[in-house]
Order: sequence, then structure tokens, then C-alpha cells
Amino acid sequence: MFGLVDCNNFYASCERVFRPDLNGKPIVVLSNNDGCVIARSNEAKKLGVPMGAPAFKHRELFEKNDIKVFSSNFALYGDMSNRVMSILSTYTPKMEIYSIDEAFLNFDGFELFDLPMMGLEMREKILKGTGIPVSVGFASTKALAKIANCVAKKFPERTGGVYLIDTDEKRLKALKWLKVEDVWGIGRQHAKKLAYLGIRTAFDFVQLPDSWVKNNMSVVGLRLKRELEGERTLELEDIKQKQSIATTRSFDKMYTTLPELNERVVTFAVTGAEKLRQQKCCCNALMVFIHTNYFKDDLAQCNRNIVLKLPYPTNSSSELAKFAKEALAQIFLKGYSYKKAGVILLDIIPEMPHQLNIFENSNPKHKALMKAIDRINGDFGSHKVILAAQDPARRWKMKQENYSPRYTTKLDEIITIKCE
DNA sequence: TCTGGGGTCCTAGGACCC
DNA sequence: TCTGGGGTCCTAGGACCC
Repeated sequence: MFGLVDCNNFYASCERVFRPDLNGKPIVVLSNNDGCVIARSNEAKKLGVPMGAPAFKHRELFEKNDIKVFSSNFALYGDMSNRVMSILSTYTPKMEIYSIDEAFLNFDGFELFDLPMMGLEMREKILKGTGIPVSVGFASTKALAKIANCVAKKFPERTGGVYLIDTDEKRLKALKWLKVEDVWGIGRQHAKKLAYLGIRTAFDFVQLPDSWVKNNMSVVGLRLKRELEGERTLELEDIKQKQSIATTRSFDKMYTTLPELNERVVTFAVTGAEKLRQQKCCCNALMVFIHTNYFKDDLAQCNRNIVLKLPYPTNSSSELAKFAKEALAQIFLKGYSYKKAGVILLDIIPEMPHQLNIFENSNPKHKALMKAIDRINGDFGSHKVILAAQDPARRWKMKQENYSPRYTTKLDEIITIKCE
């Protein structure tokens, strides 16, 4: 059996943990730059706030309904996620943290256990220990566990937030209930094609011939079909090192000159390099991209990217910054207003051992230098030591008008309790 | 005025090898 | 007139996930 534990409205729930006055009230969390809605409490969903909605288009709806708006606070969400995962890890050694708010648990060998009871206990323990409500689904495959979780979340009164699919009858009932576009692994494009064929539910999907599924949805679709039929094709995945590390941002205003973009791109490269060193890896290539604002049809559009193969693998901030600058210089065109840029580190390999180049290698002194910088920034706060090419005044602040305190990770933002 | 960010996997087709 | 067969690697693009 697999278990899937998923936090309910995770970011919204995190914001409410330390604001119990907001329980039962509609709240939304916005993306970086306060751009789009990326999380909604159940109350906000009921009021018709769509997922991904641009905030500026819904200001009126927010105000009229007294919807509390938050800027995203990833320091808080990341820490709350760790707490939830750490409680979950006490239930089985075999666990895959699938995303910030959900984890697959493997319960092979737990045949004698009462899984639904265990699910209820998990729920309770996590709620008590972190304040985050979760839903739990159990089934024989990952895709079915996802569906069981959906059922648990959709009918909390009837299920208590925990649902187990352990018979064919329950499996078929769930498949007939679930809309095909809500199946894990079926996205917008495939859903459109399926709708055209009159496929409405997960059950309808499973009736399709294998050949059609293979031809139209490749082996990925076929594996999914097997999973829904109850045949295990997906296993828990190990925590692997990342194959690519992206740092990309939209700007607060349009940038038109190379020096302005240089500063951004260097900072992105440095951020990527830090993540690279954290996972003890080097990269062999990087991509830099820039583009204009594609929401503005009336402006001239420019969308360019380049992949630079590096002469040697490195994780040095200054070397990667240098290469990123070179790459940017090659794609930058004058006369456009740029809105977004990014640096993506590619072809990632372990730091040790790696193949040295006969002629040219990463500057050996950088290793100690980076270690020192990482330690200083780790102890005294990030951005204490930066490259000269980065903006020392940090003028490029993100728009975050409703940023909540970092209750759990910052000593001076911790809550104060008054005892009378 | 204002529209997020970070990932993975698979396939087809081209270039190349013997 | 007639032009093999079997591979690998790389890339761009498309699909999906949170």
C-alpha cells in the first residue's frame, strides 16, 4: 500500500497557524511580486477566486468580501513543511517528499496494521504539532493513492480526512466519480483531446484501448492507465540531486540597458551557485534567457536564450557570474524593454569526483573562498557578502506588500504571548 | 501601473558512427 | 534501373507536476 499525505491549502494554512483570528475567514496568498493567486483557503475558493488569478484584476473582489491577502513567505512555508515531513517520517522509513506540501509513504509489510486508524492518528498529530490540516489517501498504487486523497479532502465529514481504496468496488466507484481532468498526470492538453472523444471520468479513460493511449499520450499515459487499473508501475523515488537549478525573476519595472540586466543575471548566477554548492555539485553548462513583457501586445517583443557550455565544471559564484555575463552579452539586443530574466544551471555533476580538464580548470582558490562566503552568509544572513557586480544597495526589491512575519525562522519575528 | 517560479520526463528528428 | 542496416547522442519542443 501507498499513502499520500497532502496538506490542505498549504500556504494559506501556514499563514493561519499564527493568526487564529483568521480561522474560517477567506484568505489568499500571492506569488512573488504579489502577482498571482497561488493559494486560497476554502472560504476564498467558495467566493470564486480562481487559482492563478492576477491579483490586480481581483482587488475589488478581495475588498468586497474582506479577503485577507498575503505575500508569499517561503521562509515560513519551507520551515512548516519540514515540521510536517519530520512527523510523517516517524510512520515509515520509506517516504518520498513529493513537493513542499505532500509526501508518498510506502506501507509494504504493514498488512497487519489498520491503515485508516493510522491515517487518523497522523492527521491529529500533525494538526496538534504544527497546526496544519492534512488529508490522507491509501491505495495500492501511487495514482490511486492520489485519488483516495482527493476523496478524503472532498468529503471531510464522511471520511474524517482519511480514505482507503482497498477493493475493486471502491476503486471503480472512485474512478467513476473523478473527472478525467483531475487525474494526476492528465493536464490541460490531454484533457481537451479526451473531452473531444467524450471521455469524462477517470473510469472512461481506463476503458480506452492501450494503443490509443500509447499513441496519444506516450508511455507516460500508458503507465498511468495501468496505475488506475491497480497495477503498480510507479515506485517511490529517491531524493536525487537536482538535474537543473533555475533562478528566474520578473522585474519590478522594465529594464532596457545591458548594465541593468548584468546585475540581475549575476545575482541569479550567484544564487544558483549557492544552491549548487549546497548539494555538493558542479555544473558544466548554463542557460541565460531574457524576455520582454508578453502581456503587452503593443510593445516590440524579444525572447532570447543561449546555452553556454563551460570549459570546466564549476560551482564558484564568481566564475558562474562571469560566464552568465558573457552569455547575456551574446543575446542582449538594444531597443527592447525587458521584464524578466533567468539563469539555469545545467549538466550538473557531483563535485567529487569529477574529470579535470588538461588545459583549463576552475580556480582552486575559489573553493576555500566560497566556503568562507557560504559560512558568513549562513551565520549572519544571506547577501552579507556579495560580488561587486551585484547591486550593493539592493534596489531591486520584490513587491511584497503583505508579507507576514517569519514566525518560526527569525528570532526577532517570533510571536509574543502576553500572560495576564 | 499591475500578470510567479521551479522542476521532471518523453519523443521525434537530425547528425553522426560503423 | 538499382543505393543497407543498426546503432548512439543531442536538441528542441511538448507534456506534465507542485
